Amino acid sequence: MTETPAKDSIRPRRGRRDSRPSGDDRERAILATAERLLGGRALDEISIDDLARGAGISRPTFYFYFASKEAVLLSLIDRVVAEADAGSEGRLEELPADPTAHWRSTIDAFFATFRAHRAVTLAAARAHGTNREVQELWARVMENWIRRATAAITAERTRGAAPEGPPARDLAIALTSMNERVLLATFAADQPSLAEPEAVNTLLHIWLNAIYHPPTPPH
Amino acid sequence: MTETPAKDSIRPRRGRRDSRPSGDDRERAILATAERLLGGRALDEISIDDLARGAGISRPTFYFYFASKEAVLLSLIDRVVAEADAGSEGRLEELPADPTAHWRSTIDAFFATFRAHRAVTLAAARAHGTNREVQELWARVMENWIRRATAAITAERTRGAAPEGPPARDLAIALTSMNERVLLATFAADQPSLAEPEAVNTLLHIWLNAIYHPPTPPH
DNA sequence: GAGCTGGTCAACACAGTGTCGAGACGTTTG
DNA sequence: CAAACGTCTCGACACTGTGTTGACCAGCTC
Repeated sequence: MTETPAKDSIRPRRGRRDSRPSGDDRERAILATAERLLGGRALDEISIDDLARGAGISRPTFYFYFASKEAVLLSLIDRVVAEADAGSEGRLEELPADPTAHWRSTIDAFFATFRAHRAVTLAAARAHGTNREVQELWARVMENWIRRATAAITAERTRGAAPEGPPARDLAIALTSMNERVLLATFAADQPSLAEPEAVNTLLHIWLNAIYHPPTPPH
Repeated sequence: MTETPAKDSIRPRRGRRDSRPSGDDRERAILATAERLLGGRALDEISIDDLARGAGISRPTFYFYFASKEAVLLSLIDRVVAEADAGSEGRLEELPADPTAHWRSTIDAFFATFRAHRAVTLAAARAHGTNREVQELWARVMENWIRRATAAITAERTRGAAPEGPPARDLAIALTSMNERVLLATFAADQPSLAEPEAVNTLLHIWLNAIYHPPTPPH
């Protein structure tokens, strides 16, 4: 086991085993089937046979394209992340003329990114506890948001618009974690959760107060 | 299937099938084994055979005591919740003389509750996505914290110490969600996470500012 | 037309779950 | 005290899902 082909392994592609040509359709069919089925049930309630049949192939053939169900989910997440990154290219980012608008658009973007692929997002969240690779990929995505928020907070502080307070990164981590959890609960329509419009407003209130008010205690 | 015995079903005990006497030790042995093993790996990496052997019984005998692995986890969570409720009986709660101290102690209590059974907490979080019963139980626990926070915020507002702003419950949900996510990341030592001392301080800052500052936007 | 490469699948080995039926052991009760 | 009953135990089975092996076909290349 654990053979090391070492040949043609320029890039460790998540999906197909090695070469390039067609049969690509099959791969896409598997991904499409997975995303479709994830709309209805969790990944562990979907068998590899379901995925294979959905793509019109047999179970062993599935393994020609993906090493496991989890690898399929990883591919799906990759695509979402890539789409999101592409979409956020054109973000303003450098316009703190109206800070409130800036932060609102950041939070909106966070929701928009994951709303476009709600099923994949929820599946990723579920797999987060189980699967190390999903964990790492998700961590990279969050790290991205955290870094942007940290930079923005720091910028506001050096500009004099925001007071000093807890380390910018600590603040960014806590606030982004909040966004993540609230978003997940909202998408899953969990018991104690906020519907989307209120969610964004409430989160925005918390972000603004956390960033723009000094840590002065109440009377 | 789904027979309804209706006899002796006064209380739907989570654990043993029906009667009362000893053999209790076995049940406790299973629970102890489960908590021990959860310290090292996730629930789906633990087989029923592991649980049974750990408790010194055979696999079929396990089913005499619990309907599934998940039922064991549920029992474990029940115990943590019961302990936590018992422990929070003596909480001050009615002393807003020093609001900062009040909120700090609330956040500390949140961490302390789950730190005592870190492994069970993490297992519960992992199972949250998969298992409906865990979901409901966890929701009840969170609802509890949310209700207390909502009441406290409302009290501070009517007392005039806190300004109006987003609905108290919305605020409580978002802030409690933040605590939950940050706590889980901290316990799991996830990638972007806060170590405990900073975590509590940062969370406290966010709570205080969210509650005691009006939603006035920055300049 | 021999040989390579991409693609396919029947059949197998295996791990884990849940159930059934046969008991052992202790306690009422006739 | 023996028969009947409830608790408790487990060997053996059926089933579901995963991952692998080995044979095979089609097309392309020299």
